[in-house]
Amino acid sequence: MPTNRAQRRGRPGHDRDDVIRAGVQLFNEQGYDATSVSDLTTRLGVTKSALYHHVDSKAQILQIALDEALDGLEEALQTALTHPTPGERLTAIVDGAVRVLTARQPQVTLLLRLRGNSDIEMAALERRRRFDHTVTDLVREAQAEGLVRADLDAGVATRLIFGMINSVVEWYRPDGPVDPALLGAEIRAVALDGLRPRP
Amino acid sequence: MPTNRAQRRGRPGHDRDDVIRAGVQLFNEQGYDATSVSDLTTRLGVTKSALYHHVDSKAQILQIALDEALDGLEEALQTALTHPTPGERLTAIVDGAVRVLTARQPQVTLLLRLRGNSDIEMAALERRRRFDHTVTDLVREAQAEGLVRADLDAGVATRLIFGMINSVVEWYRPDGPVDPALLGAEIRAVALDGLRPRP
DNA sequence: GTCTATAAATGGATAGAC
DNA sequence: GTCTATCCATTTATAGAC
Repeated sequence: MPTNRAQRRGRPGHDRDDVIRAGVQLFNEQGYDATSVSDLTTRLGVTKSALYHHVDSKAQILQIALDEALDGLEEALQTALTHPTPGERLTAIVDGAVRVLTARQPQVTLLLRLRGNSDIEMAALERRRRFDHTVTDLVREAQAEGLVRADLDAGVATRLIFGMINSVVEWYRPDGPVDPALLGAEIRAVALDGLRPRP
Repeated sequence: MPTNRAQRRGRPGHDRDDVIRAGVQLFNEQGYDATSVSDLTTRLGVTKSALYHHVDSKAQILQIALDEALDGLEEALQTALTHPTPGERLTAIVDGAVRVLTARQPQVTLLLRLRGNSDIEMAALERRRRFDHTVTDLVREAQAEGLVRADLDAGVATRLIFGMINSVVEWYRPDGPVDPALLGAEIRAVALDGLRPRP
């Protein structure tokens, strides 16, 4: 098959996935707005015309990446919701979010940095708000069961725990020393029991 | 005195502080790179020439704001270091960081979103790295005393707790319902003891 | 799948008058 | 302190050839 990746080497011969991947990586290094199409063509070693043969626009690259991030998070949330008890649902969404965030780190990073500067960004932020809202419901439910401190506002508690979770995109590297599965367990432990050793 | 703010009303009559304040606010709404000088002049209701009478460049506005953020954080760190015990030093820097972050929210927000796209950004990131490094030392010290779980890498623990703290800039509003002093205590409690109710 | 060439708009910044 | 007018580099994107 000539579609084989190894056989394509010699002169570029990029496909759409190459462009998306390189674009997302560059957006994360420099920021979406600070990255020009020229920056991207330079990194890929092609001209603008070649790039526009694969994608419709710079914004489309962002759109595709954001969809991958949101699809992953929403899927993790749906799975978490199938668990029978509030405690299981809460731990499932914490684990699930960390898993998606490490598995699709570049795409989720873009999502978390959005400012709503275009229709695409605003639509993605709206999907994210719905996700956050449902997670807040899970936290509130866990509070009612006495699994989470009830003296904290559910919204604040959710923001704090997801602040911790989401910050992982800023330093986690797939090829680094931190095991993503272990990290999920550690975050769950710190979120529920804190940094202080249990007596 | 004609320098009085109320008496300046009528036609714009801005000063440098007005420009900085509006610039930082706009940078936070849209992102630094996505904000054009024209966006800023539109918000202020003046022309570009008027704006450039007050500041040398768009980058200078960023520079001034970043210095305010970093000065505040470094000051809080120095104060924390004067405390006699590791436990006090750790709680002091957590409280201090939350205090600076709520008091200078716009400036710190800019700092936390930097990508290192210019010399100014890289210099600020270097100062921030030094801050993070010293805080990690405080966490390591607290681990040695048994005040913080020793099974966690000090760097990971620091990143998780500051992930929680720093995420506050994304939703805290000075005129909102959350009291900044209370928030500091709550974050300290959640960071040390977790979300689960203590037995 | 990639190229050269170019369009059309917007970017940051300045000159010089009032 | 603000204006009009302008410079020039860079931006996203396209036309049409190979």
